[in-house]
Formats: sequence, C-alpha cells, structure tokens
Amino acid sequence: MTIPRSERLLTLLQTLRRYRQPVSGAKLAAETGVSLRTLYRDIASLQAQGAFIEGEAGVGYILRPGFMLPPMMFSQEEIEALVLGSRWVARTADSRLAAGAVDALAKIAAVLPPDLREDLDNSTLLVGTPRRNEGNADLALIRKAIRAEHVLELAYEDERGALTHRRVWPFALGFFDSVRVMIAWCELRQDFRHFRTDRISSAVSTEKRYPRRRPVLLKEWREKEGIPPQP
Amino acid sequence: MTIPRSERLLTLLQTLRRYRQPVSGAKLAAETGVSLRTLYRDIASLQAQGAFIEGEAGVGYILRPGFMLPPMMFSQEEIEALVLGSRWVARTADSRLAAGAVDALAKIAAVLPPDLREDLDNSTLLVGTPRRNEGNADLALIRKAIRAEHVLELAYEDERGALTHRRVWPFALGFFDSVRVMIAWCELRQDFRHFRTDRISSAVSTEKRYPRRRPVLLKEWREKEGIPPQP
DNA sequence: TCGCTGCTGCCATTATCTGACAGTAGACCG
DNA sequence: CGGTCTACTGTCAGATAATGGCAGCAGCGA
Repeated sequence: MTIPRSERLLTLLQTLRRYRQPVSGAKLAAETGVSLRTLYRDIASLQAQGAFIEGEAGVGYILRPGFMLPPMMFSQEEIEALVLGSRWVARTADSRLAAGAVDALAKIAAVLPPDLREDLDNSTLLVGTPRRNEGNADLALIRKAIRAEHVLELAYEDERGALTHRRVWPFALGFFDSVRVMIAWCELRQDFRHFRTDRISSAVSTEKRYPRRRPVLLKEWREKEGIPPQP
Repeated sequence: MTIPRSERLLTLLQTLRRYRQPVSGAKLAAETGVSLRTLYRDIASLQAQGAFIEGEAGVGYILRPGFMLPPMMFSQEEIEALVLGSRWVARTADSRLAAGAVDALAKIAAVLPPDLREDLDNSTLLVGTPRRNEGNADLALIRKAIRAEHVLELAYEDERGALTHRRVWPFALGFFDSVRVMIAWCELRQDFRHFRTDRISSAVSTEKRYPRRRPVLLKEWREKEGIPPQP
C-alpha cells in the first residue's frame, strides 16, 4: 500500500504540523510508510516549494509556523473526534467550559460545507453520563488563577474530614472519571498536592502571582509523578 | 518541461488562491502546463485530501476562502474546551479517532494567532487515563458501517459467555467510562441491543444497506431508553 | 435549443519515483 | 575524547504512477 508521492507530501506536511517538537526522519518515514531515503527526498521537495522545515543533525525536523498552509478542511474522522470530545467536555466539565465546548463546535460548524456539517449534526458517537458531581468549587475561578499564575487561598477538607486552610500555587486541572482534581504546589506542605474539587469548600484568589512559572511546575510535577506529556 | 505532479499540486493551490472569481479548468490547465484531463485529476486529488475547492459546471473552479477567517476566533475557554476534549478522545477512543483528534487540533492551531496558539500549547487541563481496553473489535470498521448504514455480521459473546452470531444494523457508538458500546438493531432479537465492543470477537461488513434510516433508528432508540439528544 | 464546462472511463506510452547501499558531516552525551 | 544519533548526497535498475487523447454524460446559463 504505497501512497503516491503527490498525496504523501501534503500528508507529511500535516504530520509535521502535528508534532510540535523535533521528529527524527526515521519516525516520519515509518509514519508515512516510505524508506528513509525517500523521506529525505520528500522533505527536500517541500522545502523547495517554500515550506519552512528545519532539519538539524542529531535532532530531527521541525516545521516553523508561518508557512501558508493549504486551506484544508477537516476529515470525517477529525470532525467526529471534535464532536465526541466536545460532547464529553459538555458533560464532564463545569458549565463555563461546557459552554465553551458547545460554542467552539458552533463556530466550526458555521464554516463547514453542507455535507460535512451533516456529519457534525448526525454524529452518532455518544458519551456516557459522568455523574456531574458539581461540588461547590468554582472551576472557572481556578482556571483563571492557573492562567494568571495567581496564588489561591483554599479551605480544603482532607481525606480524614479535617478542614485546613492553605495557600497554593495551582498549575493544572485533572479530569478523571468521576472526580476533578486541582494540581498545585502547597505552601503549607512545601510539596505538590492534589485537591479534589468537590472537597474544596472555598477558594479565593489573592490576585498575586506566585514566584515560579507554571510550565516549570508542571514539568517538575510530571517528572515526580512519572506522567508523560499529553498530546 | 513537465513538472512532476507532486510539485504541481501545491502550485495549483497557490494559483487557485490567487483568483477570487471562478476560473475555468482549461485556464488552470494552461497555467500549470498540463492537459485538461490531467487537471481534472489534480483537482480531484486535492479535494480528496481536504482542500476546499468547489467546481460548478458552466462556471469554473473556486477555492473557498480560508476556512477560519480572522473574525471567527476562539475564546480562551473555547480553546481549552477543544484541547481538553481532544485529549480525552486521544486517550479513550480507538487509534484512528485518536489520530483524528490530534490532527484536528493541529489544523486549528495552524490558523490561530500566536498568542492563542500559546494557550493551546500551555493548556493545563489534563485527563485521567481511561484504561484503553482495546478489545479486538475494529472500531474504525464499525464507524464506517454506521456512516454507510451497512449491515454488520457479528460474532458476539453475551453476558453468560455464550458465543452468538447475529446480523445487526449499527447506528451509534457509546463511550462510557471503561467500556465502549455499539448500539444497533438486532435482526436476531428483533429489538435494539447494546454490544460491548470488547466482547465482539469479529465484525464483518456486508456492504449492504439496511432497510431503515439511521436517524430514525437513533430517535426510536432514544425514546425507548429515555435518553435525551446530546448537544 | 445551444455552447460552455465539469467529470469519468479506458489504455498504451513514458518517465517519475522508489529502495538499497555506501559514504560524509554535524550535534549531543558521557 | 569517542560513541551514537541523525541529516544529507550520489548512484542505479526496476516498479509503478502519471500522462494525454478520445469518447461520452451531465449540469449550468442564455
């Protein structure tokens, strides 16, 4: 099943776009189903046509943004993925994020040609009903604090039911099957801590930035917990 | 001096973008230096890969303007919703749909202004790890059958472990916390049935359409089960 | 009605494309 | 410093994708 070159080049462009970090030629070759030699030829072709692909020995290839991409539509599979994902968000996340999911879908639908919009409307991928355990925590406030790197003052009921007050540096929100967890650096414990949002009885933003940067915290937490980056 | 197809296709896209009004195929053929017959093939290739080209008899070809124009941007909330949803799909669904989620996100990212793309990269909404119970069912095949309204021949192991063979009319796929369920009309039982995909030991498409329409089946099933439409 | 145009099937010829092997050079790590 | 990973180039014969011409059908506009 060898894909002809003409169709492969556009695929390769999209593949490169998918990776944000350098990819080795060998990997790209495997993914597009050609030999390494041919991949080098493909890359050269794309570069000759103006694609801004950088290749570095020992590192890999990366596509610099800014290359005017062909106006590509979504494939059926991609639309179904977006619909399914948005439906899950609409059911699982808090109401603001849920509204965001619906709005985003509506905007995408607005620019879709009729036949693809049909796919969107008729999508028959359904999500189960995660039991929407709201809790009284204001997720929108937490997300805002995360984006702004603001310190939060928390009233939190721990596993043993004891109410504690803490200042924390929130940097991520985790969505699990039935619980939502805020991940933060806890000033009290001087360590990373997970806070189930349904146990947060109050959260107040101090509007003060915490001293460390969010991506760094996220990275350290990942390494400590052994959690790989998400796509 | 014939330019190889692989290099010509991207050129053709650029050429189409230059024109704002419909262009005849003959003109495009002359401009790219190929025969009319070949030009038709080129257009078909581009469309097959998702390029948004419209052709009308008696008029010509026109490339629909960039599918996500500046006025229609996403808000932070919408982007986070899309990212979170896609991450969930990437973890939960089968590999093809997962790839679709990542690809769609990459396409969206490509048309986002730099500051919003930042949001996309730095999104700190994480999803838990649904245990990817693959099963041996080919979800891609099932989705295809659903879209085409094709009858499936199933080898299915029911709750008591008994292996049965059935012909079913699939019309929806449900994603629950830990199981995936195909929803279909079962010819054997003459009723709606749910089939856990991890219990489907084989599924073969007959390539024959079933006699009823998918939306109707979905509606009847919803009414029977009392399940409201999804957003 | 007519002309213009998009679109498809068929087929023999052509030359583009491909993989393999061999070799050079730069980047990173210990 | 050496080892490893990786980008890149040259060459060649065989595989196969691409091409153009012709013939025909269908939709659009006048």
